[in-house]
Amino acid sequence: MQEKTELQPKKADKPYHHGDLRNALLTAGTEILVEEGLAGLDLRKVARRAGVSHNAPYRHFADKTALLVAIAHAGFEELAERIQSAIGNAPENSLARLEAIGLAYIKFAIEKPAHLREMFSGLTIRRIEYPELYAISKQSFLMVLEVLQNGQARGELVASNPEDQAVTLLSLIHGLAMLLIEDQLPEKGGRAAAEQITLTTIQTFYNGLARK
Amino acid sequence: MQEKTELQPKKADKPYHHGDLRNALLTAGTEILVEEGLAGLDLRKVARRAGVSHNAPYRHFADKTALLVAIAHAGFEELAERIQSAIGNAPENSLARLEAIGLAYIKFAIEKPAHLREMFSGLTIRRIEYPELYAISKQSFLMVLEVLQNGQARGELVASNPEDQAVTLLSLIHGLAMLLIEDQLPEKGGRAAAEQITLTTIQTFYNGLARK
DNA sequence: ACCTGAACACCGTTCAAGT
DNA sequence: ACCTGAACACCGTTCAAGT
Repeated sequence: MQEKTELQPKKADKPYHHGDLRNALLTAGTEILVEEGLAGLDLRKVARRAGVSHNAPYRHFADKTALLVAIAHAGFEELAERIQSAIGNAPENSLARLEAIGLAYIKFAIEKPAHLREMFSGLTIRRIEYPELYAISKQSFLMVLEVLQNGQARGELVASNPEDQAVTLLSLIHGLAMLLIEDQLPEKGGRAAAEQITLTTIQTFYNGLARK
Repeated sequence: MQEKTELQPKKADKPYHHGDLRNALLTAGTEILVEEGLAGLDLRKVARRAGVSHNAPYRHFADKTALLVAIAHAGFEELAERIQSAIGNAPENSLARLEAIGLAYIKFAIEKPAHLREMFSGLTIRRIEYPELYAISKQSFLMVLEVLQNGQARGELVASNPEDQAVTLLSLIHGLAMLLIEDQLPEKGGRAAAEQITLTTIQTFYNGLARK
């Protein structure tokens, strides 16, 4: 169908085969990652799912690592959006906002564990060699930092170095996410249990360990 | 040399070729992992380094995953020993012990990042399918838990669910270790900086976030 | 410009043999 | 029992072509 004969070299019209092969490869790769995990993600399979020869991806990605970087980048974007949205929808107090960040992070981890692992897997990607990826991967930290700075300014949080607090909180959330998806915590049960332990964990940090 | 003709079917004597091929493979595999990372660890290379044909490993490991499991197991053993030793050498108070645990964990991470990643990589190992690996991987949690229970009993720590505290602290330490080896934190500098941020992070948790 | 088939070097795994 | 060489199906990557 669609027998238009316009001159639109932009998109659609199927210029050759695909028109937007790069995006098709990205989508196919992400699907395979989510469905089968990183071990099942090979370039030839991605090409097959996108309906092109095993060699076509090299027109859009220098090598397999470049595709993995693009997939990781999209993952960090989605994670950042989720966190931003969670902060926006949370009540106007620091604990509620930090809890919202934690829940958003853990939900992403549970829904797409293979994607989260891939995003952080130095196994296959040297983040430092990909400046854009490096930059976007820092977004979570910056958003946590801002919430903490606001909380201190409003007098809700103890006044100490907010960067140290942000490192602590992000380590906490990221570590919890990784341990959960690796079945490394005593907690059983699915999403509800994971969300409960997330809230408990953040509150435990909030209250501290030292006896009052 | 060594022209003994004793009857010692135990070890040495070089029964066929190696005598202790399983251990030789484990050592070779761990070396490659530490030197080249998980991506560079293939079975044929392990066999080559151990001086046997590419097929010999299958006498001792069912498949590549079985070798990875054995390497991960040894890693968890070493980590548990380091933590146990750190606790034993620390002063008799809770904060000092928790700091010692954190430092031991982060030192392991920095010295052998590829090994730590491999130990926790659900990428290649389904921990639940290997009960012994699953059991040893929980050691860190149990040691943290014990320190916290003792701390509460001595009245040094706030009395709340020690399991929740242990989950929080282990998430914190593990997350910090992972973020550090993935160059995901603002901190630059090597080991000294990493140790400093570890202490700061644990103290930040110890003190809590809530304004007193 | 974008895509293809053939080819190369490699890997995990299996199998029929050798001692 | 323990080890080997040959073989199979696969992968990442490259290259000479095709439109």
